[in-house]
Amino acid sequence: MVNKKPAMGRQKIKIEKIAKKSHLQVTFSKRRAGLFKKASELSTLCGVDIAMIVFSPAQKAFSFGHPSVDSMMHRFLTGSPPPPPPSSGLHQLIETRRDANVHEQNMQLAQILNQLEAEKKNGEVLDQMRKVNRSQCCWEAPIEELELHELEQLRGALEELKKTVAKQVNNILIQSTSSLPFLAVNGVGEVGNLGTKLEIDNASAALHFNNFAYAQKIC
Amino acid sequence: MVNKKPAMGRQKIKIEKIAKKSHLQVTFSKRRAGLFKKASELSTLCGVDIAMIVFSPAQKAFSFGHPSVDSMMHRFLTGSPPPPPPSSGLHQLIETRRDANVHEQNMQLAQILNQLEAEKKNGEVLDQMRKVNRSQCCWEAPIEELELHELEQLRGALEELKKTVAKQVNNILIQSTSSLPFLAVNGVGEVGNLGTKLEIDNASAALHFNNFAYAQKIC
DNA sequence: TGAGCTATATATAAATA
DNA sequence: TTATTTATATATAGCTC
Repeated sequence: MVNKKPAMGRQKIKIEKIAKKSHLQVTFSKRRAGLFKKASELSTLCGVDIAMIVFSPAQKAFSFGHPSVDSMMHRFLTGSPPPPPPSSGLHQLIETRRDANVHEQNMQLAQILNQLEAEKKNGEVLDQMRKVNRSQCCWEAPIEELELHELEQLRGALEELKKTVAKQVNNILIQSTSSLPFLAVNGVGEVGNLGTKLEIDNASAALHFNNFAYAQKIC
Repeated sequence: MVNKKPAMGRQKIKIEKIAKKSHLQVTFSKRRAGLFKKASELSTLCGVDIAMIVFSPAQKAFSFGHPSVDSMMHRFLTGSPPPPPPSSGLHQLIETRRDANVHEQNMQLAQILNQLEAEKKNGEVLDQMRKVNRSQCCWEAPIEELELHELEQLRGALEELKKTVAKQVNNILIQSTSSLPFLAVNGVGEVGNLGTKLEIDNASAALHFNNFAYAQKIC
C-alpha cells in the first residue's frame, strides 16, 4: 500500500540486448512463456505443426513442439487407442545422454533399445538413416566435384528422414502430453539433470520430445 | 470512406481450430509473422539462440533461426568489418535447388561455389562435415551394436557442425538483412518456387538464411 | 494472396510482495 | 525465482482495397 508510483505500467523498450542481467533473466522467462503460448495458439487455431527450441541465457534448451495436434490430443484425452504402432526415434538417446547420469543413461538406453526393437520391425527409420548415410558419404569427396544429382539425392533422403522422425515424435508427444501442448525440457546446457526442468509429469513424453528438440539441434 | 462499421476492432476468439478456411489462412499468416517477430525480439533482447519451424496448413515449412545475433547485428549496423572471413554453408545449395529453375540453379551454384572457395581456405565447415560423416557411418551398423562412445562422438560432431553453420549463417544474414532479422522461406512444401515467399529483398540473405532453414529441416 | 485500418484483446516492463 | 499488480505497448480480428 505504498503510495509511490513513479513509473508503473508497461514501458517501451528498445529491441536490443538487455544490459542488466537480472532484468534480462526475468524478461527471458516471461517472453519465452509468451512465445510458447503464441506458438501453441497458432498451432491450435490453424491445426499446424510447430517445433521450436529456445536456448536460455544459461544455455539450457527449452523446446516446444506441436504436431498435428487437435485430433491426436483429443484422442489422447478421450483415451482412444493410437492407430499406428508408436515408435520413437534414435536421436534422443544421443542427446539425452548428455546430462543424465550413468544410471539414468542406462535406464534410457534400455528404453530406447526397446523402442528400437519396434522400429526395426517397421524398419522405416533405420532404412532412411542408411539412405541418408549413403548419400552423405558424398561429403567425403571435394564439394566441387559433387554432381547435382547426388546433391538432390542427399536432400531427398534427408527430407524423407526428417519427415518420418518428426511424424513419429509427434505421435508419441501427443500421446503423452496431459495438459498444455507445450513443455520445456532441458537438454543442451552444460549443467542440469534431465528431468529437473520438465513441466510435464510424464517422463516418456519428455524423452520423446527431447528427440525432436535434438533433431533440430544437431544441424 | 464508407460509413458502416458494424464490428471494427479486434474481436475475442476462442483458441480452437478455425473452421472457415480462408479465415484460417489469414490468421495463420498474421500469427506466424507475429510469432517470428516475437522470437526475433526474444533472441535480440536476451541474446539467445532460437530455432523454429512452422508448417503451414498447406504443409509448407517456414523456419526461423537466430543464433547469437546481437553483437553481429550491432557490428553490421555500425558498419564494422566482420572479423572472421564470412563463408556460407553447403546446405543451401542442396535445399535451394529444390524449387529453383535451371537457370537460377546455375546462378546459385556459381555463387555457392565461390563461397566454397573461401570456405575451403578456412576449411572449418568442410572439416566438420567430414567429421560428422565419419561418425555417421556408424549408422550403417545395426543400432543395437553402437557403442555409447560412438554415439557421443556422433552427437558431438553434429553439434559442432551445427554451431559452425549457424554462426556463419548468422554472419551473412546479419550482413544482408536490412530491417527485421526474420524472414520466411518456403522449402518443404511439395509446391512453390524458391524466392517467391521471401520477405526480404536481398537474394543473398535469402539464400543464406535458407541455409539455416534447411539445417533445421533435414533432421 | 498481401497491405492498411480501427478498435480491442493480449502481452509485458516495472515495481512489489 | 515466481506471482501479483498496473499502466501501456503490441498484436490482431474483421473489413476494405
